[in-house]
Amino acid sequence: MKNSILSLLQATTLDVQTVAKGWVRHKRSSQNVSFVTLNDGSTIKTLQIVADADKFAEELKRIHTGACLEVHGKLIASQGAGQSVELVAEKIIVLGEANPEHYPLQPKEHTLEFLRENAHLRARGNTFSAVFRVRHALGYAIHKYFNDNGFYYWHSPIITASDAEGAGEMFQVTALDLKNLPKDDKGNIDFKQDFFGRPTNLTVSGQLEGELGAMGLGKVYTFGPTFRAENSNTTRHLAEFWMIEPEMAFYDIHDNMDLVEDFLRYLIKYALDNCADDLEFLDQRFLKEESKKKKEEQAEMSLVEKLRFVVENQFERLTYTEAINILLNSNYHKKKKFLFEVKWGIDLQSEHERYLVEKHFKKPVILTNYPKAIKAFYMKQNENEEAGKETVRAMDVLFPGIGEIVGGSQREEVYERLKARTDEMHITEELSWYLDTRRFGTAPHSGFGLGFERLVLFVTGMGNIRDVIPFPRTPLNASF
RNA sequence: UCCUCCUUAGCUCAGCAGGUUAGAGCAACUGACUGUUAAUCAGUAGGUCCUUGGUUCGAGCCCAAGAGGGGGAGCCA
Repeated sequence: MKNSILSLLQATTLDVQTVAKGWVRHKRSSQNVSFVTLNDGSTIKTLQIVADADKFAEELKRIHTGACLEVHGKLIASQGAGQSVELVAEKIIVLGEANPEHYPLQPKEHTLEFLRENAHLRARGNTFSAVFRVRHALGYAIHKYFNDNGFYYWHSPIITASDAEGAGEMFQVTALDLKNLPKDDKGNIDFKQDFFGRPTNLTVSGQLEGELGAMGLGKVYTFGPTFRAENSNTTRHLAEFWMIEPEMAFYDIHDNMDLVEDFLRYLIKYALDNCADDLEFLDQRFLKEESKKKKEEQAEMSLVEKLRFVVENQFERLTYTEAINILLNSNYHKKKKFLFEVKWGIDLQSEHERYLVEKHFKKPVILTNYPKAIKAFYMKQNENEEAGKETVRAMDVLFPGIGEIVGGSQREEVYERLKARTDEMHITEELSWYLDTRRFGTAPHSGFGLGFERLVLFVTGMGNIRDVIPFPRTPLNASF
């Protein structure tokens, strides 16, 4: 009774009674017999049900794409081409009809935009079920990798009173009655009367709390939802996304790079080894999408080829300064094809990153040692540098087609130096608990943040981040 | 938030220079067909042409504002 369609399709003993349950993908009828393909999410493949037209006349009238069936019958070697086994129905129970007058999905290709507007039903299609199976596999592989490598799963808070990290606009969390806000003597909102007695927000990063974990447990990682209230409308931003943030005591920036590279290659290999059917399907979809593009914009490799390439080749590692020099010496720069000026000190624009990754190196790139001025306060400062050219041990991993997939750094562990930065930003008091890690038993340490959906985007070859999370949250969109 | 493109049947799209009954494929429905593979064939039904206002004798088409969506940019993961 617990047969999945995956297990039925792999069955070695045939001509036995069995039961299959699933949703109808398609029905084809001829005079004497109807064929119904059934899918239950256990695989991208479908099981063909063979139903006698007279015997199941009533049931067949109620069976349309999207209906849910329980079919009892005999599993036999298929008489037709296209599948190895099929189920000859002896009893069909229609568990749920899907009235075709109202059910939006049809046995045809829909646009991703249409499916996005029907996100409550899109797990029932090939593309999205494949994407979500791969998403699951990657999520599992993340836990497996860290567990196998001595990391502890560390839960940083979702609700936080800290807004010091500066990672982006925050969603406020309050239990106050917004129609009747309490005010203090000065007429400001009196947060002392709020649930936590102070203003609170949804987390934009678990990093600072992750560091606290690393300073006792050694190696930890967080993997949880993260929230940014930015008005971002792009194919690679979400207001609610999942982030993986490992934090390791005694790791310097080079250990950090070794880890992130090994980690990413492991995850991609895991997907190749465990999601072959889904990736093959997604690859066909990917190639179809690519063929619509102009010749010069088409990808040079198929999806699976691209994934294998990343697994088999080392990432390119270089410093920010080296990257700037490559950009300055490029034909793109000489022909003035860059919209934004290239010079030491700028924050690299998308076009610059894309040039480095997609045109120059044609592989993933790890950039390090960014100018201090454009990076976060907690990053470790390099020693003995020319004034005005100070750099920090930051590390960004850039992927083709995705851009920044990982941002990380070695952390500043010297109390005086870190405090100098928090003083500049007037956050020393607020972050006293964070600074305490440097006051008591400080240690060199490093970490990074991986955007989970960006990884899923890369592995599945999808083009829009809204299509790799079941229920995307973006500006003006919180349906379902 | 900025730039740009788009919105016509349940879905994907066409619609000639603004001209009278707005089309196709798929889906649905009816029927035909020796087990099909996005089956095939014949027929039927299905539309506030995103909304509002304007120009015009006349608007799916032109103009303006608004709404929704795509792509690019910024912010970043």
